[in-house]
Amino acid sequence: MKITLEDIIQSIYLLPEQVLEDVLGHFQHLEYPKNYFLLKPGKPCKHLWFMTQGAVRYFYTNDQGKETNTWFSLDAQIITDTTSFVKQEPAQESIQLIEDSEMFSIEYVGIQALLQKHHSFALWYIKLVELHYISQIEDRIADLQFLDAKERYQKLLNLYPDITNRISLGNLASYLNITQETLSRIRAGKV
Amino acid sequence: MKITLEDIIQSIYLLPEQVLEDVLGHFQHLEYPKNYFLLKPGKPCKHLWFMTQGAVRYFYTNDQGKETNTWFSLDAQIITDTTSFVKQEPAQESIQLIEDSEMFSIEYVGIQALLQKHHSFALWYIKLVELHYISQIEDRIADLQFLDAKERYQKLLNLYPDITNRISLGNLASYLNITQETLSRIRAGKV
DNA sequence: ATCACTTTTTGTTCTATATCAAATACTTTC
DNA sequence: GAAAGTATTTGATATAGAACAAAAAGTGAT
Repeated sequence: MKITLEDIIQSIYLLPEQVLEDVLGHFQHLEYPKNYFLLKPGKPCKHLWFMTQGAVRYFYTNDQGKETNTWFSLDAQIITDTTSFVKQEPAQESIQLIEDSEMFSIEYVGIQALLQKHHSFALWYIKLVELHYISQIEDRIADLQFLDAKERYQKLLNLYPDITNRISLGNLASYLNITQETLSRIRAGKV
Repeated sequence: MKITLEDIIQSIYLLPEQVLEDVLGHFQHLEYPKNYFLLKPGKPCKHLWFMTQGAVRYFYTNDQGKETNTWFSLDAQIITDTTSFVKQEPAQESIQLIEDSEMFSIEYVGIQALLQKHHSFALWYIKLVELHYISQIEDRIADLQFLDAKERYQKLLNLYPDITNRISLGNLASYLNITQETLSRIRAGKV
């Protein structure tokens, strides 16, 4: 049985019934196809997406047009460009679907209104930020700083055992910050 | 003129006079000497520190006892081990002063009480988290992923021009994720 | 001023991973 | 099911930075 928006919201921090209703009213239900861009560089990220099913990649494009993935989210995940979203500054990265995906979106202005209106929503948002942004992000730094390419790959496999069926070698390599040739050799056990 | 605690607090998000007073009452004024440990691994990080003057380093110690710096904060900065603080789980890293420092601390339980009590404090805390944790952290990831050792060093120099007088070569190298020999060569322009 | 200690620099060799090039395998599409 | 396109693997060479070792420069303490 697929996870519902209400489940996701209440699992973060329990909201009073009438606040929950107000919150749910700010969400929009969306289905997007593979390769759709949720965000392109240069525009502020106006949304927070709650994905219920699907897969996305986050990536930067450098001056030579080379893309580097910085993150993947699979299935039930919260998606946004945090830096751009919280400051409402132009994004530097892109967010693109790599599978047909189903999600619920809420706008920045909606969040701001709810924060001012409901004390409990502010507490909910704090939990969201603490649990979903921060922990994830600090882990990522430790990985980049302490693990070599092979260890980063193995850790990713532990986290998402089926990731190799869902994300191409090139996209994975880019996330691991290695070339796809090197990842191919790691997989073949030649490293 | 040195920055006051009240200045720091009000610069994050303006609080009503009477809430501000309640908040200020939860802070403790502290002075610690160089080399003092604010946090050691294994204990939950119970405090958030507002440093007004001084310098600290964050570091991990691996199984062989080798230390790797993950962050520096100089002068007016907010200090905590975010992951350990928000989850109140045992810390994995250490936080140590590298200069005599002056700070104000507030406890986790104090923050929780204030969050429940004052809607405006919850909004203040959201701004704190958004501006001070997230942006900083995401920048750090991009640096590790996209810049080489020399570029990371130059970026750090831009951010803290006097850092070489305040932080030793070994500590800097460890933060830049290179050996001190390599940093020495970078400085000498041999790389 | 001298001895001990710490920090920084220099030299040499080694290794993980990049880069460039080509071959193979896998997917679509007509 | 053959041709075209895309993804993956394999091979050869180059390079940034690590590791180890030792010299040189700083910094105290007595």
